Amino acid sequence: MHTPTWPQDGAKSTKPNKFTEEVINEKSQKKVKTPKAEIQQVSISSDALKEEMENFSTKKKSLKRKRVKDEPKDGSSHSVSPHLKRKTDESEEEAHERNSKKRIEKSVKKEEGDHPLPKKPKRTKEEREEAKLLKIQKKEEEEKNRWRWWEEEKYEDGVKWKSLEHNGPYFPPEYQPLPDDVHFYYDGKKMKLSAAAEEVALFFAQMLDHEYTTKKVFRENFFKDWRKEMSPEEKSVIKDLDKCDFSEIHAMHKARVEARKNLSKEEKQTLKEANQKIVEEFGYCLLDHHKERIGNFKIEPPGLFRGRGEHPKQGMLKKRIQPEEVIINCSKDARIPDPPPGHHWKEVRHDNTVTWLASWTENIQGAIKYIMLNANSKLKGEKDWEKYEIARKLKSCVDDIRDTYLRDLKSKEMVTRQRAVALYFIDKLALRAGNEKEEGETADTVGCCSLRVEHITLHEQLDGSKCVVEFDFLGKDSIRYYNKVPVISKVFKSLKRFMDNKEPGDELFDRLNTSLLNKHLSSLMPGLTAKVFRTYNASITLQQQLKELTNKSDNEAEKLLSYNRANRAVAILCNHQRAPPKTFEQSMANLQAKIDARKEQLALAKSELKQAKKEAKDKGSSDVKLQALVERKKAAVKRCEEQLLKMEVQATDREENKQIALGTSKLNYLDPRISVAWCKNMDVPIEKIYNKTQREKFAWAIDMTEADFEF
DNA sequence: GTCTCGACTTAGCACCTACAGT
DNA sequence: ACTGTAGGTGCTAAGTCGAGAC
Repeated sequence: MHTPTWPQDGAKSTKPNKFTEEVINEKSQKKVKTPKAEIQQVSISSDALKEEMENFSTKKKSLKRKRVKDEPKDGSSHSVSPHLKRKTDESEEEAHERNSKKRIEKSVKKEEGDHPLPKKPKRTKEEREEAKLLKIQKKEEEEKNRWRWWEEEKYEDGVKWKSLEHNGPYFPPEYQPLPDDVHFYYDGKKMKLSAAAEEVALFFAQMLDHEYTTKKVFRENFFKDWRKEMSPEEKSVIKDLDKCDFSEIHAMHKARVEARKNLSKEEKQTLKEANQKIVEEFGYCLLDHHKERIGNFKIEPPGLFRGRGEHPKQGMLKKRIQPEEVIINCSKDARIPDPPPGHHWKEVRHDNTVTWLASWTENIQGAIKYIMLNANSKLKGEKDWEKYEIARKLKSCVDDIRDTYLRDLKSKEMVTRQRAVALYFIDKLALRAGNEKEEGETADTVGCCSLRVEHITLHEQLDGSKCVVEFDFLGKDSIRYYNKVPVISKVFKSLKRFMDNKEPGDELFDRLNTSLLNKHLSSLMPGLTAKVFRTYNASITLQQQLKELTNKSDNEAEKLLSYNRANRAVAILCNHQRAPPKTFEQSMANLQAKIDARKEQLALAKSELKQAKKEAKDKGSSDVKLQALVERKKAAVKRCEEQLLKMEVQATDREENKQIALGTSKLNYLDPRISVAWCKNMDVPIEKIYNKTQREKFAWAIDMTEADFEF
């Protein structure tokens, strides 16, 4: 039988999982620094909590029993054939539903056009009701079909699944040669390219609008790889990229893009349906008899590699992957997916200690690429849950760990001191671990352990603070990290020591690497690594900020604003940046123009008010008409002021968010249970915080979290 | 210990679409 | 009804980290 594995219900569990124990411990040994609200919660914890947990697990059990009744665990509620096609009925239904809804909407629209007014309200109302009902039905259906894996017992260590069946990856379509009227020119002369060379030429031509086709490294890499695809004759002719004229190919590509945009509704619909079919066939697998969505079921198409930042390999040809290079992973008794006709797989294996369904080796970095499940799957969800539980565990011992590394700052051993300073950074600034990277293989980016002397500047005094460290380096994805941080003097002095007699290009922590650091961390707490600090600090920050910023009495908009602000605080901590949207300046200017216009309007309204007041005064307060006018003008001024304020807030909000990406932290660092509990406490519907995809990903948290959850 | 590889998470960008504001 | 924009989605690069070979 399954044992429900909720943290909250640990005392009841006959076989508490590894998460459960920790939570119990944590609840009983709250730290001194605990904020008020937390203490309150702890104080009720003993009896009341127990009772609550009892209720809770009974509730859950009855729920489960019911579900077991309508949906046998072995999946026999689905049709019988083991072939994956059987799983389509559900999505067909969905699609059908969606389609019929669309049709409904369409017909409504049409009628609106044909008979502008009379028929509209009645019909839409009916239709709307129907659509609404359908939606609710669908939701219920989905809820019923959801695999509540979080209520099941975990597998023994290392085992990821017992059965796995799928249709293999989807391969991108073969290359279609250029039409005869589209030409490539070399040195002004028309030249017909071989299919292989032409395909690669098209990759380049497609990118011509991009800035990076002008970069030297990109062009050189591209040209070198392109030449490898050429026939001997082509090679002997084409020797200089600057003499290549791709303009016709480029124009054709642009025309194609344009044509695709201008397709009729029907044609677009047809395309959509064709895509849907592919998704239905390749987008799902059967994992332990449950239908699960695959995250990336398509083999990556060939193209020109574009790394992030100043990548030394940018422009290289990313080759087309053949089935002969692909390894399939599925269970022994499963139907082995068919390779495309005339092809075979590199290997078929049955390894249930890994989560991937297919893999291949990519030719740029020699890295392995995987086909894996969607974020809403059991495999991903369970891991995610575990991640947050480890972070919560860190919460219970973070004070000790901080004491430890502060003490280590005084150590005689250089390694220990370096480790302590690195940990201080990782904890305080949420820096990444910073593995070493092979020089010349990737863009020059660093994390904590790989920081170099040139990346920090020490200031004894800066902006009124003492011991300020100025960071300036490129992190993951070549995103710049720039920060000025006051640090404790011991750290400051240590840094000075570390930098003694070093060149700018030398490693700051020359005795330290991530492996050493993580070994140390895992000795302090099982499962602890550098990245757990990021998760922990992100989640705890969200929780604190939410507590600080939101009041129950706020209205929904205010609550949501506070939530976003809390989210933003985390994003800033984790340095989650984005390129300002391309239209940002323009749209900001538009907004500013509106604000200016409104300001003028306000000034006008004010002067009119003044005028009205004056007139009213002159004529004496007895004039009712003038009094009314004054009131009206007053109202106008007020309205204007409000609108202006609203726009100004919007402007600041947008400006603040200009370079900050909220999504990454929401998706990867914030324990969803914090958000779910907050929603419950604040009476905010979860839909306001998480969209559909996010709700699916965090289904486990939404289902199991009560209002009293504490990270 | 050091290096390499494999498996997995985290990340930003480009596109597209739905929706809010006029 | 129109349009600009924010937000959703797909894509795949770029990290982290543990294990095992040497």
